[in-house]
Amino acid sequence: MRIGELSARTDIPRRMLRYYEEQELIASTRAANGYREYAEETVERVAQIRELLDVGLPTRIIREILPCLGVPRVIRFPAPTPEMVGSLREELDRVQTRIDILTRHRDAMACYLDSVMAHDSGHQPNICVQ
Amino acid sequence: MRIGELSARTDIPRRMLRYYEEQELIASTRAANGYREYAEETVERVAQIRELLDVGLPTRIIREILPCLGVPRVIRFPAPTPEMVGSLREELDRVQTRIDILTRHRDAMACYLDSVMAHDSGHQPNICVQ
DNA sequence: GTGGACCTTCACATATATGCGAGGGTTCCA
DNA sequence: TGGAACCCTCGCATATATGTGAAGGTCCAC
Repeated sequence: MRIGELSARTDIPRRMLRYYEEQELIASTRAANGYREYAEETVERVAQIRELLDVGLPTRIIREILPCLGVPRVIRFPAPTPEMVGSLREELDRVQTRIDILTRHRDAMACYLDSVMAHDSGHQPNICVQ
Repeated sequence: MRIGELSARTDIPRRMLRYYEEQELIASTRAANGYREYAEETVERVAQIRELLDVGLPTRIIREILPCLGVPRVIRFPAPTPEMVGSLREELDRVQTRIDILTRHRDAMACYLDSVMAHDSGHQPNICVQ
């Protein structure tokens, strides 16, 4: 499919699709007239990229972890080198750290809300220790 | 304490501390000579801000959720209005969504690594479906 | 009283993810 | 054959979180 269709199906501006390609997050072939041609899977891949960007990961990291988040959603074996495995493991660690920190702060927010509710209903406020 | 000490203790450049203040993430009083004066708790507060920034939250959101992540790490009741509670609940939802997405991708990465390991040791590769 | 270490504000520079539009080629249909 | 709807590249503009430095005030120790 061409860029217009991909844009319509993913709801991502053409400008951004070209940017993702420049960042090597997606690939395209070129038709004789120079138009980009995308494979069907690209739709799902773009959705994954959006999720990861929305969650705060920079393209640099997305580029690194995308190859193992295969599309369709079944993993492949592109003969990973030990370096790839190592750096993937590091990214996994960083993602885990992100999750831990977000979880900690989420718990604090939830506890705060609980306390506010308890307070409203006349109970003693909880003391939340993170 | 003054900005130099705060910078040394938090390992955040002075430039950034002034920026956080401009973004209303931290506060300071001014000495007679115009120098910023920080309270002791600011050290911990800056650490929280760093965590949240590192995790990908923008200052806009941090400003919103910081008040309920009290320093010291025990919550306070600054008489929250219903609007504050509502928008905090929304932020909590967004943080939860972030956690969910990151968790899903973490699992995919971990599964991929598992499969690579199994492959190395001569087993059949796992099929990971997200 | 002078130098160095600290502080102030201000302004400009960078990277990243975006938006916007110009200038121009291609395809297709009426 | 002409216009609409595509596509291309290129460049400039924005916001956010940063880095860097200039021009200048303050304070203290020698």
